[in-house]
Amino acid sequence: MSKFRETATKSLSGDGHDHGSCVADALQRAEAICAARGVRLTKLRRHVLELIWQSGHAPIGAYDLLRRLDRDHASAVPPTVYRALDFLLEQGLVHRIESLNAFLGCASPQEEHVGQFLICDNCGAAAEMSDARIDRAINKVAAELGFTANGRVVEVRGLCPTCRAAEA
Amino acid sequence: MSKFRETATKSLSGDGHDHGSCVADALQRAEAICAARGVRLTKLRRHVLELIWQSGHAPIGAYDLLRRLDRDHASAVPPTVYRALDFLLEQGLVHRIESLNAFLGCASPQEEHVGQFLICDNCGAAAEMSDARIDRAINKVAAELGFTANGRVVEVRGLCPTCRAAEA
DNA sequence: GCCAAAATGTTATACTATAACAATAGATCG
DNA sequence: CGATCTATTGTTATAGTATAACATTTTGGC
Repeated sequence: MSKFRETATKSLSGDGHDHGSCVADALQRAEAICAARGVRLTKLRRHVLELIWQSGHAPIGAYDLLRRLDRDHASAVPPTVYRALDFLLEQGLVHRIESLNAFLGCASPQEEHVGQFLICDNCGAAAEMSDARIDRAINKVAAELGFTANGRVVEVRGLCPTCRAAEA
Repeated sequence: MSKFRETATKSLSGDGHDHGSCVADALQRAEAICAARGVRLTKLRRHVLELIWQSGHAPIGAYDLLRRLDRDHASAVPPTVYRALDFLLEQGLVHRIESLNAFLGCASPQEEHVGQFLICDNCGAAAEMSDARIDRAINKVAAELGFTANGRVVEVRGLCPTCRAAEA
């Protein structure tokens, strides 16, 4: 398996990894984290998180989530999904991809972090990184300019190894 | 003047730089670039670019632009402003700030580049950088993962030196 | 002047997100 | 247990961002 996939996008079509257990693992981790923090991963929130993971490592939009949620949650409307997303974002269980207006399950929700993302323009999969060199470079430049950095958005668009190979 | 301002946001309120000439310079550069490329900086496009620069180095949204455009362009509707923005983006005369859904005049439109931005959450000003260390760090990591990077979004949120000082 | 291409006008609609208030379900404490 | 307080969810309405599709006008080259 390529390093790209291993790092973050185990779910590309044809990839053959067991995405079912991948989703199940993510949900189980979320349960444990919420229990430890004394916050409530309600049925609704859990369902939204599940749908995000079922998207297969590709960021998914709020209204796509809404359409899928509708199937067994008749009363779902935009605030329904946005409130669940707010909770999941607060708890660090999902990330928001700014350049796509879409959401992605967090690969390592245990540790506080801001994600850095590689997003394949062909297959839509996103790989989450947390590379110290990038953060260091950004912090250094900001500091040189006297800027106090709080949050950062790092989203790299391009082609994942699989799609690159397929194009050649 | 702080390095932050010198680099990119000469327009913060109270900053005292002559923003009028700053706008005029930007428009003149744009004229020259478009002439050299044989593309047309029409009255409408020029007007939108002017409004962007008049925003004072703070990214401005398409609908804010629309409201200002209305004043002397009665028929302005969303496609009016979005088409002008498409042109300006294509020509590299403005940047889109993904995390704000807003647009910012490009500080150095002569050279092809993807911007990196420091955005002050307090005053709204944005500083454009083009730091090779950040690009190198990103390219290195992407390459290690076999990912072919095309575009990148780097947007750092925080406090500019002036606002930081004012808070203390 | 005529033509083709580029730009703008116009109408409609899709997509993304939040405000505000009502109803319900869960936790807590007596 | 039951009252009560708070968190969560329901519900309606609306704000904000962006594009599709087709008509008309303007521009530049011949």
